[in-house]
Amino acid sequence: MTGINLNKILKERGYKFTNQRQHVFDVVMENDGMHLNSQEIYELVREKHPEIGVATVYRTLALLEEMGLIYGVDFEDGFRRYEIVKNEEQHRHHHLLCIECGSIQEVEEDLLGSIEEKIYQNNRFKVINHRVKFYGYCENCQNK
Amino acid sequence: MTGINLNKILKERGYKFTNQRQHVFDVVMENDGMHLNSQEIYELVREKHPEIGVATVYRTLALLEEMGLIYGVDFEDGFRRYEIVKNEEQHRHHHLLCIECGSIQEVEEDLLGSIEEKIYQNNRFKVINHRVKFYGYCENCQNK
DNA sequence: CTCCATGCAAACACTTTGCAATCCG
DNA sequence: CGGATTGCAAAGTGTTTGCATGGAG
Repeated sequence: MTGINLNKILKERGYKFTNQRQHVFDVVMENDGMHLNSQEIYELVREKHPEIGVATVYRTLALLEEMGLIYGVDFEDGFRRYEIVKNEEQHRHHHLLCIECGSIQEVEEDLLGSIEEKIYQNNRFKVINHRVKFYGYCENCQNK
Repeated sequence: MTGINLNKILKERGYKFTNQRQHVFDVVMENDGMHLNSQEIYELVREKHPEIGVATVYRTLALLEEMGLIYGVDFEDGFRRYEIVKNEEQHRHHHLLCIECGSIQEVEEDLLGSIEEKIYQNNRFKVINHRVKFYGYCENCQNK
């Protein structure tokens, strides 16, 4: 069910297919929902493919992001974290960050449609995408 | 109308008042809405007070943020940017970022109240604060 | 007079870049 | 084969830290 043919996608865009690119993509795919940062991705790729260099990982992540296969999120913790872009997603989904335990949940989006309309009316600003993070207490941490 | 007595606030929290801290705070105050990053703040302080060191500026910004007088926003451009916290604000306000010209507008908040309720019902997550960024085209850039 | 705060430079952490070697097509 | 891609190490970037000096209370 991985379904995504990276080879094909790369070729279509005029890029070459390499094993390194596949390895990086695999790690991000396999860790869906983990919000790995670049270093973590580098280390995971390295476990299986110790010859890969940091630079390649960074370059590949940038390439995959540019191609729209993954995207970077910034949780303001000093790391750039990456997620797979799901085909169904129009907009990006949102995140719930627990300020007690640091856990990150994802929450489906399309809650903001009416707000974007309001923004267009008030500010004449045409929203294309948004990034929303909610900070608070997850279920577990509320019961302490 | 600057009104804020930094000296008093620092003392209350057990910190010492210094001119450097005042200078840094002044620059952030005077450039309300500019979303200055730390480097820019450092340079602006330096114009009037060339003896100040980078470290002091960073330490002061962190201190001011911890005291709730300013807060940092991350526009994913690699810089931490700071804003004055207005007393009236419960939550932080939102930003509209133009992906064409890079302009940043602010938009008042309290649009998300109903969403936070929905999140509590769906995810049992108690939202305390949120950060919202809308990406799109500002009025000017739509007319091109 | 006692620490806290400062300035400086060195250290850091993450990321990017230059370049020769390598691999894809 | 020829140009894109890689790996390495060096260079960048923004930020933080260690430490002696200086200043607030």
